[in-house]
Amino acid sequence: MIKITFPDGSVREYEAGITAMQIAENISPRLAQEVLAASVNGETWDLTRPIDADASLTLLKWDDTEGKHAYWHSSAHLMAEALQELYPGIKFGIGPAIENGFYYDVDPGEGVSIKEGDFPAIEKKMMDLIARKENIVRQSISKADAVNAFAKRGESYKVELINDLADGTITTYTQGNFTDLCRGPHIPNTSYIKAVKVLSAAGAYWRGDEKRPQLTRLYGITFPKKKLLDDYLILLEEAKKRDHRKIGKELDLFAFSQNVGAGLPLWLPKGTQLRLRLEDFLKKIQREFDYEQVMTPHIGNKQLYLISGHYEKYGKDSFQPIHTPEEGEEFLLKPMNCPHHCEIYKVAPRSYKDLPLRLAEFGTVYRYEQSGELHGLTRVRGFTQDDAHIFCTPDQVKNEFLKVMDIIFIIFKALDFENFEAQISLRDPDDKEKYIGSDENWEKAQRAIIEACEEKGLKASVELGEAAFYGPKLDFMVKDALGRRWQLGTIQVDYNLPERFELEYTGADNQKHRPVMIHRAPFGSMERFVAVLIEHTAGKFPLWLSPDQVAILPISEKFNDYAHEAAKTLKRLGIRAEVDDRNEKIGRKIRDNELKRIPYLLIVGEKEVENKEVSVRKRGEGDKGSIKLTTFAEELAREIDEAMNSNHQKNNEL
RNA sequence: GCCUAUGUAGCUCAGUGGUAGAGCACUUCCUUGGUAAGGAAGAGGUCACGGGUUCAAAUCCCGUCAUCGGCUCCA
Repeated sequence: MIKITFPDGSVREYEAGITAMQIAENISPRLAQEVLAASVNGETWDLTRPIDADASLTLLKWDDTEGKHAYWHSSAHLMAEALQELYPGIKFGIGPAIENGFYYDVDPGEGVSIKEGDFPAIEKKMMDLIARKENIVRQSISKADAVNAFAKRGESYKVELINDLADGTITTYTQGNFTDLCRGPHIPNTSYIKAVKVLSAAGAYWRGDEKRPQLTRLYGITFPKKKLLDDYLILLEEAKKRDHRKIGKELDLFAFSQNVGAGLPLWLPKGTQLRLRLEDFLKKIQREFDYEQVMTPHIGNKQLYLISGHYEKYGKDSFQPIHTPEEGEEFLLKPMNCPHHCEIYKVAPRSYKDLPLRLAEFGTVYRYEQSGELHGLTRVRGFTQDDAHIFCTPDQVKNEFLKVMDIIFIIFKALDFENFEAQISLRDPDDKEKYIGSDENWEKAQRAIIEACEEKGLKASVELGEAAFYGPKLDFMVKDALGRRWQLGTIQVDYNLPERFELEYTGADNQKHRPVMIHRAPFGSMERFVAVLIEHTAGKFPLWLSPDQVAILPISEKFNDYAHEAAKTLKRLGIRAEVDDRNEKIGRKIRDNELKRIPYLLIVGEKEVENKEVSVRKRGEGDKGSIKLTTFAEELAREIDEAMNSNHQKNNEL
C-alpha cells in the first residue's frame, strides 16, 4: 500500500501501482471525467502512469494551466497525426503547447506547402481521428532504438533531438499509427478533444536559427466543448477591434506613408496631443525626481559611435552614414542617445558631490529594423525614447534603481496599467568573459537590482545570461490585445560606456573614479507605449485627445457598461448625460456590421459648453449637441496627480 | 532578411480575361417626431508600382514596394 497526500492535506491509502485516473474514479465519476493530468510530487504526469510509492497528488483539470497544457500538447500530436495522413513523407520538428493552444513545426517536403486554404481539411481529419477514440500510450525507449526508429522513418529532425538527449530518459507517445518522441505528459485518449481549430501557418527556423532550414509552423487550438472554441474565436475578434493600428486610424492618431518610409510614423494632431500629454506627465515627475532635461542633435559624427562601440553593433545593418561635402566626413543618425549624454557629462570636470547626475531627453533614435519586423507603432524605425542617463557612484546604484522603479510604478498606476511582468536579466555565471566590468561591480549591481525588487515587493523573473554585455537590467513587459509581449520600461546598469568615454569624477579621496551609468526609459518608447496604452485602455478608460476632446474607445459587448460609466463620470462633473436606450436592444451580441458603425462612444467638441448638456452619441462629429469637456480632461489630470501623490507618500513611509 | 497571405473610392469590402462596383462616410436638395431615419441627385479610383503574356489585364506571369500573421532580432 502507498500513501497519497491530496492538496487539502488529507491522506488516503491505495495499492502500489495505482494510476491517478483510478484514484479520480475512486473519488467520483464526475471528477474522473474532468481530470486531464496529474501533478505527482510536483511533476506533471499522465493519468495512466502507475504510481509506485508514497506521493502528493493534485488532479489537474481544464482550469489548471498544467492540465490545459497536457490537453493542448496531446492536441499537437493529434494535428501531427492528421498531417501524417494528409501529407505522406512529412517530417516533424517540435510541437509544444503554448499559452493559448499549441503549434507543430513541420517540413512537408520539397515543393509542398501547407496553406490557410488547407486548414479545413486538416481540421476535418483531426475530427475523424478523434472519432476513433485512440488511447495515447507512453513508452520508454533506449536511445539506440529511438534513433533507429525515427531514422527509419526519415525523421531527421527528431533524430537530431534524440541525439541531444541522455539515454534512459527517452519516451515516446503513440496514438493509432502515430508515434512521437515526447516527454509528455498527455491526456489518456484523443476523444477528450471536442473542438479543433487550425489558426495560422508561419515559417519558423529549425531550432530558432536563421541559418537552418525553415519549417512550417502550424498554430492551432482545441477545447473540450464547442462553445469554448466559439467563445475563444469571439474573444480574438474582440481583441482585434482593440488593435492600436485600427484605432489609430479610426481616431486619426497616427499614420504611415510609403513616401516617408516604412516604420516611420507620422503623428497626427490628435495623436500628438495624446503623446505630448504623456511627455508632460513624465517631465513633471522627472522634475520632482531631480532630473535635468537636455537636448541633443539627431545625428552625431561617426567618431562618436566608434568610441561608443555602437558603430560596430549597428553600423552596417542600420541606416548608412550621411556624407558631407567634406571628404571623409561622416555622420550617423543616432541609434541611441547615450553617447551624446556621455559627451554632456564630459563638458565639465565632475566631483562626487555632483552625483548622481540625471540627464533626461525625449530623444528620437533611428534603427533600420528588418523589414519583416515592422509592426504598427510597436516596432518602428524611428522612435522617441523617454530616455535618461543617471551617472552615479557604484554605491548609489541601488538607491537610484529604487527611484527609477518609483517613477515606473507611478506611471503604470496613473494609467491604470497593472498587468505588467518584470524580468531581471543577469550575466551568465559560467561565462563571465562575455561581460565587461569588474566582478565586484557586477555582483554589487546584480545584488542591487534583486534587492531593489524585493524592497518594492516586485515579483520579477530572473533570467541568467540575458544581461547586456555592459550590465544587468530590469525590464517591464506588457501584453497587447492579442497577448503578444512587448518590452516597455527598462532600467539598465552600464559599466561599458563610462569606460569607453573615460568618464571620471573626483572622489572624497581626491582620486579619480569611474562613475556607473544607468540607462532608463519608463515608457520604453513613446511609440510602443502609446500603442500598448491604446490597446489596454480601449473601451474602458477615457483617452484624452486634447483639452477639449475626449473619446471613449471602441466598444465591445460591454458597450452598455461603458456607456453608463461614461454617463456617470459626466454626471459627476455636473453634466447631464444620457445613455441611448436602444443600446439595450442591441444587447450583448452586437453584430459586426453594427460595430463598424459604432467606432466609438462619444466625442465631444467645443460648442454648447454653456448648457452643459450632452447626449452620449454612438458616433458623430460633435458639431451639434456636443459639449466642451475641459473639466473632464482636468479631472483626468487631477486623477493622475493624486495617483502620483499617494505613491509618493507611500515611498516616504519606506 | 526568411516563410505564408494581402494590396480595388475616405472606411469596410465584392468583382477569375471583355464598359470599374456596393454599403457606410462626403456634397446639394427634399421628406420626417417611427431618428444609429427615408428619398433624389452628385462628387470621388493610373484597381500599390514597374515590366511581360494577350485582340483585350483589377483579373494570368515576373519583379519591386507596402501591409497582415509568424521566425530571427529588438524600445
